[in-house]
Amino acid sequence: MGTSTRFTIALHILTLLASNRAQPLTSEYIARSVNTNPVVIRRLLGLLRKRGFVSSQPGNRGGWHLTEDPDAITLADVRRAVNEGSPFAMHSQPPNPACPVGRNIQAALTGVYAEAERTMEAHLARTTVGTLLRSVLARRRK
Amino acid sequence: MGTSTRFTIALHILTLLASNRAQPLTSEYIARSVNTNPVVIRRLLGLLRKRGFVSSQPGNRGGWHLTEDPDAITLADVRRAVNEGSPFAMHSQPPNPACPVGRNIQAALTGVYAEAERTMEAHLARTTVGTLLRSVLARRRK
DNA sequence: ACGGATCGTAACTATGATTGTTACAGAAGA
DNA sequence: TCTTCTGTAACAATCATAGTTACGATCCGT
Repeated sequence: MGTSTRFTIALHILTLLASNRAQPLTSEYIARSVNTNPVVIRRLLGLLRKRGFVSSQPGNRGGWHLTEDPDAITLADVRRAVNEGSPFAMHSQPPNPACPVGRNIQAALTGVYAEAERTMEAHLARTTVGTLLRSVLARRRK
Repeated sequence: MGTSTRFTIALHILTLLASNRAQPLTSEYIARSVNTNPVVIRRLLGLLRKRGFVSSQPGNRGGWHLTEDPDAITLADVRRAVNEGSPFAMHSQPPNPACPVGRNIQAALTGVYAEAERTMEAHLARTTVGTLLRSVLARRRK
C-alpha cells in the first residue's frame, strides 16, 4: 500500500488557512485548491479540529479558520493529528517462536524503529505551518 | 495502504543468515522462521542479492548465504535494497495551479521531506545486521 | 544418468488501506 | 424561510502488498 497523502493534504489546508485568516474558508473552496472532493477535506479538518488547530462554523457564510498561530503548529504536530502511522511495520503474522531469531527479532527491532521515528519527528518539529506559508509566498509570482 | 513489512522481513532474513553462516539456508527453512510463504522469501532474497548481500545456490543442497560481514550491512542499506518508498507522499492529483498555495506547496514540501528522510536514513545507517544479531542473541534463553 | 531438492519467476487471488463519491440531516446567517 | 454550510454515514474505486500455485531450470549425490 502506498503511503497516505493525508499529511501533505493537511499541510496544504493549514497553509491555505494561514494565508487567509481574514475570512473563513469553505471545504468547497479548499477542495478546489487541493483538487479533490470537499468531503475529503472535511474529514481531515475534523482531525485537525480535534487538536485545536482549526474551528468550524456551520451554516450560511460558515467555513473554517485557523485558531492558532501558524508558527505554533509544527509539522510533527500535524503528522500526529492525521494519524500517519509508523514508517515501519512489523511482521503481519507473528514469527516462529521456536526459532531463536524469530522469537526475538521483534524486540530487537522495536527499539531501533522507535528511535528512528523519534529522530524524524524531532526534525519535523523544527518546521511549522508558518515556515511553509513563508516558503510558499516567497515563490509566488503575483 | 499500510506500510510494507518488507524492511522488517528482510532484516529478519539477514539476521537469520548471519546466525547460520556455516551452511546455506533454504527459502523453505527461512519461511518457517518468518512464518510466511517461501516465495515471499525468495522475492526478498532476490532484491538483497542484487545488492550483493547474499548469494544463492540452486539445486540439491542449495540455498542462501550471507556474502558480507554482518557489521558492514547497515539498516539504511537494507531499506534501500527492498525499495521502501518515502514515508511522505505528495498529492495524488496535482493541486490547483491557479491558487498561489496550490501552485507552490509541493515545491515547499519537497525540501522539508527530503531532509527529514535524510535524517532518518542517517540514523538507520548507525545500526547494522551485526548489531541486530547480537541484540537477538543477548535475548535468547537457550 | 537419474532422482530429488531448490531456485527463479510468472500469474493469479486475497486482503486491506486510502481516496473519492453520493446522499442527507442539522445548523445558522440574511 | 431560503440558502449555504458542516458532519457523517455508506458505499465504490483504486492500488499496493502479501500470499499462493505452478512449473521449468539447475545441480548435488548416488
